[in-house]
Amino acid sequence: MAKEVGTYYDAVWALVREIPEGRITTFGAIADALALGSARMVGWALNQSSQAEFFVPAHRVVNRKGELSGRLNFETPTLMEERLVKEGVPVKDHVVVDFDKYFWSPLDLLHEE
DNA sequence: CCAATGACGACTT
DNA sequence: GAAGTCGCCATTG
Repeated sequence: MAKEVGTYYDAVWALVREIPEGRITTFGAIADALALGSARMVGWALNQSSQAEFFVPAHRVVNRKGELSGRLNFETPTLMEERLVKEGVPVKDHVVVDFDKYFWSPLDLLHEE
């Protein structure tokens, strides 16, 4: 059961959890904000997010193109897209519409201070 | 221990 | 501007 996960995963989960509803961010933005590892590590962390004790809105994290790259990794391949649409983020062909418009940067948290 | 892969991204041709 | 190549860092074979 090894709940003891790396601090890196925990940081990613915490950050993703801070993503406002109806907003999305990218792997690169998270990796850049954490200044750790790389975009691939973020994806890996989200993949392990299923073992997180709290809910991680991983569906709000997409790649640089706005594609729902990890939709196949969810419980169901359509869960990610349905959740985004449900929260007000239009998705077309597994790609977020107006991606740049709904994009939310984790650095924005620091900006609020 | 070496090789391949992965929810990616930026650079080069 | 599209396609190809390399880099990132960790997990798995």
